[in-house]
Amino acid sequence: MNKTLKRMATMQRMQVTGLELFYKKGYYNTSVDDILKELSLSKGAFYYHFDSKEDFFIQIVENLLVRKMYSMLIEPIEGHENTLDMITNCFEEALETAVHNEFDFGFVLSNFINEFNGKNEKIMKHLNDILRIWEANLVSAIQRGKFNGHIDRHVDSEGVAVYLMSAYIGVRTLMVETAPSARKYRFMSQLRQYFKSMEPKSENAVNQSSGYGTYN
Amino acid sequence: MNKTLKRMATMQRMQVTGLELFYKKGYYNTSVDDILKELSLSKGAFYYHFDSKEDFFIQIVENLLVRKMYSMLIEPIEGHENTLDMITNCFEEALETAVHNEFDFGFVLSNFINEFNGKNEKIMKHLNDILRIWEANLVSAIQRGKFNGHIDRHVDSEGVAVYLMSAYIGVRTLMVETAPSARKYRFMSQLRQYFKSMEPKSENAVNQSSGYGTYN
DNA sequence: CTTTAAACCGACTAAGCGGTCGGTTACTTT
DNA sequence: AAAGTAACCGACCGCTTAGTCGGTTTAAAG
Repeated sequence: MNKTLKRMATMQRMQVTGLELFYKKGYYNTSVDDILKELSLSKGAFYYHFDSKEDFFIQIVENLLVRKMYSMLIEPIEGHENTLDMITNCFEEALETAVHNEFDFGFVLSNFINEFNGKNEKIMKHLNDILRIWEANLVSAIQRGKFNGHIDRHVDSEGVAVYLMSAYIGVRTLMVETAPSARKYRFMSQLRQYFKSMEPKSENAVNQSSGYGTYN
Repeated sequence: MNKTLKRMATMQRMQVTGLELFYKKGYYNTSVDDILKELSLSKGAFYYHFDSKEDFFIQIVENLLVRKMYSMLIEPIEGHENTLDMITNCFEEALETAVHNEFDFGFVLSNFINEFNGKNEKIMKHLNDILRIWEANLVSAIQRGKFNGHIDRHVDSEGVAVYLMSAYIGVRTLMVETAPSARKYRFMSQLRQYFKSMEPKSENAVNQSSGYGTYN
């Protein structure tokens, strides 16, 4: 086997198992040895491939988390049909995974954000980058919806994006432990209702002001 | 000074500082010594008053977290006026605190839920209890609103409660680090729009704010 | 087959952890 | 003043951690 291929394979194995354990037990609560035991590898192998535990985690974020985010929450809404429907289906599926996957303890990203916030600025930067990508993508999806007439022109794209992200992150936290399926169902029907209020109004409808000016 | 008073005072000091540090740095990432150093107290004092670190934390949850939850998210909406307005104001104020308090890293409860989930079932039970109290309180507030005519009768109280909790928990996570004030603002205007879609549809509806536009 | 370096091993270190315990201080009671 | 005890001290123990390093295996290259 090619040397560089072997290197890649080992690093990949370590990262996949690392993410799984960090996700399940938390970063600070997972030791390097825990990961190595799972893989029957040694400390030497680990520190041959990675500079430190922190460096290891950052590479996991860059290699695995970013891709996971894209495949679950970004690519599914990149089509050109009805944006709100696509977002609805995207959330529906992502939450369905959460219900059935016992390894799924809340939203990966928000878990880590909570864990590293105020503790590790360097890692936080990488995590916030992913959030910003998600946000930017939601915003442009909503603007696309406004452009092609599926969403009312007066809707505040940035506001909706923040609200959607909040709701999704929150329900993922709520779905751990207590009645995940019921909560998913309730969440989704409220989301649909929220989206309904964003459908285009009649031509001469008064601007219903997405908030500006009524603040406090 | 009375002995029992002194005991109470010391335990209180320990719990307040403990919560602050656990909140800021996480439970597993905060050592008992960290807390004691802050208070200039010794291991002996700690283990004289508490059985273990875990017992200590549970007492913090029961004594401090429950009260914090009540004073910030439950009592403010227990009045008998327009329920939606009360919830709006309650969230507004809770988020305003989050914006200005540098010690405020996300929603206390959701932080801890994320940290203990899958790791400490005993503590998780206590945390989930608080969530259930909050949920029950929101549900009855919404039902009250339906009863006194401020909320449409067809609204799903449980659904709205889950959605509100999700959104609040999520935005608190989002507000850490990146543009908390802007995100709070956007969140609140979307929340108002969401609430607007829940106002009574029938013609004998309660007056809904001033101005133009009586559609919807 | 020999050379060479990448890949991996695992004992070791220093630091930090939760928790223990015999001793000391400070206050109450008699 | 003496005795008793609640409150507190801090050295210590056993254990785990991230990270180091000299040595060994593996496999491609000459």
